[in-house]
Formats: sequence, C-alpha cells, structure tokens
Amino acid sequence: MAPRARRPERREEPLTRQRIVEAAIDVLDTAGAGGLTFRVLAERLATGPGAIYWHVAGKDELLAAAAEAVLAEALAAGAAATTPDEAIRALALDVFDAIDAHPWIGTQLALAPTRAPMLGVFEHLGRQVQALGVSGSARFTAVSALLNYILGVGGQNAANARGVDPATDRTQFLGAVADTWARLDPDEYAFTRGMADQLREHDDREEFLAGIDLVLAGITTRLTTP
Amino acid sequence: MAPRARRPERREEPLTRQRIVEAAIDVLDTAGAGGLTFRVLAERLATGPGAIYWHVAGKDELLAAAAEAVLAEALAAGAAATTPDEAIRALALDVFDAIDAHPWIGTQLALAPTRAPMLGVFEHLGRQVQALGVSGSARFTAVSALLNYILGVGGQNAANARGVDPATDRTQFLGAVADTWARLDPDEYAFTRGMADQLREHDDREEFLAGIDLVLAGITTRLTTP
DNA sequence: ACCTGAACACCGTTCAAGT
DNA sequence: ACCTGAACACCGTTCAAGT
Repeated sequence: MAPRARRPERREEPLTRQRIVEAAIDVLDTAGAGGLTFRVLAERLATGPGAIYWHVAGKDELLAAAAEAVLAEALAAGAAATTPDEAIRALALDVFDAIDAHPWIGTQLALAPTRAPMLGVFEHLGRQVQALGVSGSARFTAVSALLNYILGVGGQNAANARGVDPATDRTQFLGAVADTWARLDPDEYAFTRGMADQLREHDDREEFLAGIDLVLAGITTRLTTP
Repeated sequence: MAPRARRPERREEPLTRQRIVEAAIDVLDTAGAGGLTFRVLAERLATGPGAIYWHVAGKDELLAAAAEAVLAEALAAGAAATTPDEAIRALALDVFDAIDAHPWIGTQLALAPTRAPMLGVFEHLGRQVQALGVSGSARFTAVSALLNYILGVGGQNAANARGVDPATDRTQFLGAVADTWARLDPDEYAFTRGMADQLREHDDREEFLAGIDLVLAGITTRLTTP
C-alpha cells in the first residue's frame, strides 16, 4: 500500500502522524513494547524526539493509536457470517489473531479498552447478541462477558509474549510451563499437575474458541427464550 | 499482626523483605502503580534505594510479591461453600473484591499470572470444575474460560482506576462513560448508545457475577453429562 | 507551520565504600 | 551480612532556537 520503499525511512516525505504510527508499529512488532522509545523512533524517522510531539500528544496516545490502527485493519476484513453465533466467533477470532500477530496490542486492550477500536467490537458484539434473541436488560451482561473473556485471553497472550524473546516457539514455551506444572507438589497442586500433559499439546486458538463457545452456550441457555 | 506501630516507619527494626513488600503495598494503594518508586520506597523505609535490592531482585519481583501477598490474604478467608457452583462463585468474588480494593493487582494479574497466586486459583477452580462433573479433557477448557474471564474483568477494573484519581466515585466515573456513549453516532453506534442508561445504573460486582454464571451455565450445558 | 536537538526531571539499577 | 548513597544509563517530555 505504501508508495515507495518503507524500511530505509529516509527524510524524503514529510513527517506525518500516520508515518509515525506506522514506524511505531514496526518497532513494537520487532522489539516489543519495551523497545519503543521516542529516541529509537526519532532515529528511525531521521529526526529528533521533539518533532514527534508536534504530531502526537505523548507515548500513551501513540500506543493507543498504534493499537487502534492494527486492530482496525484486522477487523476491516469482516467476513460475512450466516448466523449470529458465527459472526461472534469470527469477530472474536479476528481480535485473537490480531493479538497473536502483535502481542503488544494485548496489553493495550486489556488495560485501556475505553478507546475507539474496542468500542467497535462492543457495538458489533451487541448487535449479534441482539440478533441472538437476548432481551434488552440482559444484552449488556452478555456482551460484557464475551468482551471480558476476549480481553482476558488477550492480556494472557501479551503476558506470555513478554520477557520471552519473539523467536521463541510456542510449543517450546508451553513445554516449559508444562514442565513447571509437572514438578508441582502432588498434594497441593493435584489438579494443575494433571493438566501438564494436556497443556503441552493444546492449541491456543482452538482453546480460545472453545471458551467463546462456552460463553455463547451460557448466553443461549440463560438469556434467550426460544 | 505487626508488633508495633506501622506507619511512622522509623529505622528501629531491620529491613526485611516482608517490611519492604508491606511498604510497597501501602504506596501502591495510596499513590497507584505509577507512584511506586525505589526512591519513594527508600524514603518511606528510611534508607537508600540500594538497600532494597539486597532483599528484592528488582521492581518486577517486588510488584509480583506485593500482588501475591494481597491476593493470598484475600483468598485465605475461603468460606466453606456447599456446592461446586457456590465455591466457584465465592472464589471469583474473592479475586474480584481483592482487585476492587487494590486496583493495581488487576494489572499485575492480567499481565503476569504465571506466578504463584493465580496458580492457586487455577488449582482451586480446577477441583471445583471436576466436582461439577466435567470430564478430563474438557476441564482445562472450563477452567481457562473462567480464569480468563476473571482476569479480563480484573484488567478492566485496573484500567478504569488508572488515570482517574483514587477519590473518584464509581457512579461518577460510570456516568462520564455513559455520557460519552450517549453522544455517539446514532447509526454507527446504535447498540452502544442504547446501553448508556443501563451503564449508568449498573453494579460492577453484580455484573461480574452474572458473567461468571453465564460461563458456569455454558460449562454445565456443554461439558457435563448429568 | 513544522522541525531540531540540547536540556530537564526523573527513573531502575549498580557498586564502591562503609559498618 | 547488610546498608549507604553517589553515580550510570536511560527514559518521556519540554522548549528555545531555527527554517
């Protein structure tokens, strides 16, 4: 989509909010949330740190704008779904996949979802819940449950990605956690120990979707009158 | 439990990991997550920043230890529940109330739950899910769904508490958000707009519990064979 | 209007020096 | 063994000065 080369980032084009946000996303994806610095960003944009402040209010806004841009793009696809259930599943998966591809969004959403991108998700979920046949006063509960679950998983994925270097394989990571679980005290942590092997083979995405289905089943059972 | 006076924090007693963690909790509760600094903490403990490092590895560990201490105390009560459903609700509420009383825990749990305190919650939830009659392979899904929902709400509460000064009344805060919602574009945000009034009167705690019940209903419907 | 880059106030962390 | 506090490396942010 970008007109010319993007990486070398020379001083040809003028500094724009959009270019700053794009560069920030690139840094975040490469170096993680901890690697985004106004100095690093300034160097990448061949300017001084102060210049960025003319286009962006501060770091919080920059982070929010970056998350918003990535999430908006992820949601733009918006495959046409046949049923409300399908639509909710598809939307949830879009959010999940976006966080999976850019773990730093997870932190952003889990901790500051008031802003624009999640409002769209809330709205979208609300309409589908309505289509599901949930009556007025219960809709808020249903949407909140779905959204909080999604954000919870998002925060988790972000947490798992932090500290670990981006090259770490997921299976490898899960294996390490599973090993820890397997070494727990057999009395105090009997249940968790027993889950170790299951954790090793589990598929995050499938597990996420299974959780969505659980909430959906609860909504259908408790909040609709067929 | 503390032998003498706690607040003046003079240089009588020796510096202990426990005293440091207690002081950190106090600072976090008073000044929020942004207010915890090694310099502030050192002054409160009448020592230099370096001294703290002899007892604690760094800020991350200190934050984790503080969250662990608060959560452990909150879970220690552990009222005896009659049914697995009740036990799960009670445990979830304990976590919710702990986060409500110390919002900074929400950030900590939502973003770094691998550590000890949440392992206990995982274990406890697992046993109750088992008692509910969920079979082996589905238990992990059920527990994950519950935990992710709880952590999602926790992150949300932490987010809402951040930036806002601690004195802000909850009703007041919800009112402000509701006002924003009421001003949204009627076409693009029809659903969200309609929720504004409901948000104004809603009770976070009740809403949280309603979400837990939704997940529980999903678990019962889909994952048990009565 | 927009950019530059030195400077400010602050942070987590280290470490030589003390006791 | 434990504490002290100056110092290091770094951060977000500001701002006088430029174009």
